[in-house]
Amino acid sequence: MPTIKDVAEKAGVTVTTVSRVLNNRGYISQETRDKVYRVMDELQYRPNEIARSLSRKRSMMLGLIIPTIAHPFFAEMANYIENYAFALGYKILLCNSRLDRVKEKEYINMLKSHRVDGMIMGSHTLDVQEYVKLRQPVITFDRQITDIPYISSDNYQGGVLAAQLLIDRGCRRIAHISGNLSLDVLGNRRLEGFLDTLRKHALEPIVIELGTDVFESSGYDRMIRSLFEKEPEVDGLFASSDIIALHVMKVCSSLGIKVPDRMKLIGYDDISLASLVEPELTTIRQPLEAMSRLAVDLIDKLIRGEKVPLENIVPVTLVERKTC
Amino acid sequence: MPTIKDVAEKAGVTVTTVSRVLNNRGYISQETRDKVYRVMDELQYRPNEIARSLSRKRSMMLGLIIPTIAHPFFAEMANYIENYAFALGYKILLCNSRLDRVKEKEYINMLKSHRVDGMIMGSHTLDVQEYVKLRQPVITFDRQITDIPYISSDNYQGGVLAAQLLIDRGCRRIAHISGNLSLDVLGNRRLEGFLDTLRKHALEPIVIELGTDVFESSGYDRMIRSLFEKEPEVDGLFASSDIIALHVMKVCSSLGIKVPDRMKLIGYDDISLASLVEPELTTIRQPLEAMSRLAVDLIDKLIRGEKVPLENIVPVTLVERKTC
DNA sequence: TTGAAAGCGCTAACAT
DNA sequence: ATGTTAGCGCTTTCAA
Repeated sequence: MPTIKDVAEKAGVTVTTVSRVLNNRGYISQETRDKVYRVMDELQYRPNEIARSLSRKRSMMLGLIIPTIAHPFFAEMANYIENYAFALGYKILLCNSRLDRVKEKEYINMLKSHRVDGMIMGSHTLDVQEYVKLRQPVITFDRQITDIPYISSDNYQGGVLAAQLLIDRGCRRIAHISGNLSLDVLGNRRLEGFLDTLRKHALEPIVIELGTDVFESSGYDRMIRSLFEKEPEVDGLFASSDIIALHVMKVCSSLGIKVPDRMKLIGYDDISLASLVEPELTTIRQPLEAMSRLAVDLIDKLIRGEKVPLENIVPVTLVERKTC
Repeated sequence: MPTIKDVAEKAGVTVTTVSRVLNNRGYISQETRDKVYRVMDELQYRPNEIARSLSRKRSMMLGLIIPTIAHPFFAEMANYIENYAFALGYKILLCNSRLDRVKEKEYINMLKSHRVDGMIMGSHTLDVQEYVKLRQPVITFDRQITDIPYISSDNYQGGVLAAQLLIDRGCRRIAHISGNLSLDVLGNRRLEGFLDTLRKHALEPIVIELGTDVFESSGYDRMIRSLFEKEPEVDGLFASSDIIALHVMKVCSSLGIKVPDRMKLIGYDDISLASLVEPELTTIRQPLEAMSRLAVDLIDKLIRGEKVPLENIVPVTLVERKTC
């Protein structure tokens, strides 16, 4: 591959000049500029971004750490993030932590070694301290860590909305199924909002928590099934993600429990699947696109040394479809 | 961040020595090795991978270009690819082309500028020639381009299996819905296998092709609906992806067409959703994990200058579930 | 067993 | 308006 030097020689100028036209900096006569451009595409020259990064101390890369891109929620999020990042000139380094502490740590180190300009964290299995000592532009999703800016949907309100709808629909025996509560600290607030609201109506829900192993979905179905076996009266259920809700639908169907006739169901997220399945899923919508754009915006500002709010909570909305 | 120089000074050696212990190359006394290691973690030193890449002329990065990570098929694929790549020490640069020629081209250029060691292409909107002139390690999915190694499921056989099952189930009025045939060149062979098999039984299917705009799924539903309105007799359908099959299920449900009672349905891919929806989807399974591993293996070999087969066709299997 | 020095491809003062 | 030169942080020959 040709280097800046090759271009310079062939154009009869120095590398400085070539660098100048490359970066549009300083004064260059139209004449040399044209010549340099001409040579550049004669040679099919592409500036070596690695060398640029080294000398500029800026890689234009962002690390994205998530549990797994195979999960539709993160896949959609990554899609939006990649899009906005690209628009700002950033590239995305994809990291699937699998919610494994070791891998997450390794990834963080790897990203540091690669001198990414910033990191967007959607996976948090480590101790808070580990993130704090990063001392570089970082933002998180759904996790509050001292002075690291975070983005989160209004989880509490999401819980409230779900509870209200279930109550409005006349449910009396209500359940909540959550992911791993110890990992999803802010996500817990969904449960709080849900509980507070139900209790105002003197209702106490059954709460079950799915294991850590998000990747072992057969375990999901077993736990859900046993919920319905132990508590056949359940007539309303709030799942902490749409994917969990889909599992519930499947178990219900195999148990002959009609949704929404015999049981009302509400999910969380509003991934695109929610409106693709039958019956279409009623859910609490996180504005994923806006959140993703915000993530990129925040990290970009952080990188440029601007101040950003610590707390970035975006509103959720109830999307009423067919399961509740 | 400390540099190799800082480590060298603090350890009382030269950068050469530090570099040696870093790379485990050449002779170093156990004593200095220990000292260097000690200093390294006192200083929390992390070698700058950008500098390394520049001098080694090897970035340990792979570019992954796909239409969109938001599509479950590509999301699952990316997940596997990232996993295997990580195991071999490669990092993944994520690129969503959106099947946009301009963006795809830009991405290719960007990846070249970043001197990725290799690229895995799951999106192909450009002319064959563009890929050929890349002259660097590249492999593709489902597209045959002169001497670029490609990976593909046995599409023809997939079509055969689907046709056979539909025939076995007694379907007489059969349809096929495909994605964009002009873009998915090898994927077309699904249709060929399907057609050949049906014709042996004197059956001629209705074939409809969904538009280019994979991202406008409301268009999907409209086209599918009009198929059923025009051809109410259809009693068997082969969709060229599970996602399309899900759209079909949705339309059927809204039209009161019971699947599989009144219409048999077969998908393609076997993404994890296929067994999560109700009724569970009968589908032709691509061994996605194996294909992804193969992709990383091939690209790694190419990078290391080894020869690899041009044609890498992996077998598909029929997964009989509830829709056929 | 260790060091000196050149080089990877580019940027950015500082000159001219 | 253009050139000289010294880095950026690392690897790697060549010497010692």
